[in-house]
Amino acid sequence: MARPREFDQAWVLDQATELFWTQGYERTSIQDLCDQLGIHRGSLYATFGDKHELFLTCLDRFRQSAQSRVFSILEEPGEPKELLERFFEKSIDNSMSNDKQRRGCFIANTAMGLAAFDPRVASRVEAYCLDSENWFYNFLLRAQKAGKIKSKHNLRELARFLVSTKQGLHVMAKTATDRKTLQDVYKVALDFLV
Amino acid sequence: MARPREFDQAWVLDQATELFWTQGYERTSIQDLCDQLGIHRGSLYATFGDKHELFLTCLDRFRQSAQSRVFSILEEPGEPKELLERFFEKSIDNSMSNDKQRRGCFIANTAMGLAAFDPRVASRVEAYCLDSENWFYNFLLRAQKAGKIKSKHNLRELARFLVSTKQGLHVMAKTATDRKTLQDVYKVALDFLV
DNA sequence: TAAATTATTGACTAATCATTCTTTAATCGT
DNA sequence: ACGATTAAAGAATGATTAGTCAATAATTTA
Repeated sequence: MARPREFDQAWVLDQATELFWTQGYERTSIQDLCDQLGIHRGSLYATFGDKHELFLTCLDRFRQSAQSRVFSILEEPGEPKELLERFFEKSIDNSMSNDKQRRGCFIANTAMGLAAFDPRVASRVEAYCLDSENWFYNFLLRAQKAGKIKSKHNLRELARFLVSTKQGLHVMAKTATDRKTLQDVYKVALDFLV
Repeated sequence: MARPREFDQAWVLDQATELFWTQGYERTSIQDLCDQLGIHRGSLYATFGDKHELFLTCLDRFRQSAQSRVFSILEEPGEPKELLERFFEKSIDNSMSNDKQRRGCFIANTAMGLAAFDPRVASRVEAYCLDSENWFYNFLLRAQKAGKIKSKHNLRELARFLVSTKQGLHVMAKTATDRKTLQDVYKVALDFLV
């Protein structure tokens, strides 16, 4: 044993995620990270490897924690339709959060950016999307057992449709000026579905 | 009059758009552009201003030409449902075009990237999205007159829903490995709608 | 207390970036 | 053919980038 680390690793990773989320990978410099994280370049490299490795670590952490924070709404008790409404409202909140500028969705941003050029990032994003699909699938399974599904499509197709609806909202959240435009989208989707 | 320009300005802009589309704004260096365009840095700056101005010019050109090339499908004769299917298939083709790597949609990529940090880009993307909404709206109007709309939502809401579906597909096209995943999405959406 | 171990720090490197500027070349009207 | 005009080309600039490294500081164990 020797000198202990002076910063909280978890907190630092959260801050880094925050930066990568709002600014994107390429726009975030090592200097930006050091400023926001309050640690020295050397410490950053010693602890997390290079910028790319740090980003992957952030992605993995995000997948474990932040994702379930939104999707767990679908496991609460209540009418399926109402749960989905609350889910999308929360998703829009996340995307448009007002103190920071519209940051969208960390995963969707990454999918449209780095993932196209980096297979290691791409496979993580793909896994993340499959997670989403499965969250929706299990939700639909419960809803179907309760007899609340209008559509006659199989649940796998419906789950993918919901994934796409969520991603579509994240794109629109980047430029749409009013929230109602986004609400229109999910309301149409839900009326069809449940 | 004096020495004439040695390159075709329209062709050069197409090439630049191609690069910005596949690589994104930040990943495309002036050197990349010079190589692909076959012109010198000096000529590029003299003709198009700086990198940012060149990008705006590409965006504007794209809005005029490429957009209508896809959306004009919706104006052809035929059953609304079949037209929308062809529209989305073409849209997926564009997004997954195989010779280049998956480049997605130029506008959606830009919306998720530069637009968040650049108001001039953002307003262009927003205008482009409104164009899309209106293409869909006019299409839905014709379909409704032909009595082909199942949904009781108003057409503006349905148009926004279709915009979101298209954007969602572009996000998924970046990581989804098989085309069927994407087809599932639009088939569900269309069965609901028309 | 001393040695070993590890974190922190500041200075440094080499590459790449967008952009400018001066020189050279080509083509037009006269 | 000549002068005016404008394009093309090469070289260079200054800023910023990711990443390295040797020196220093702090802590634990023995």
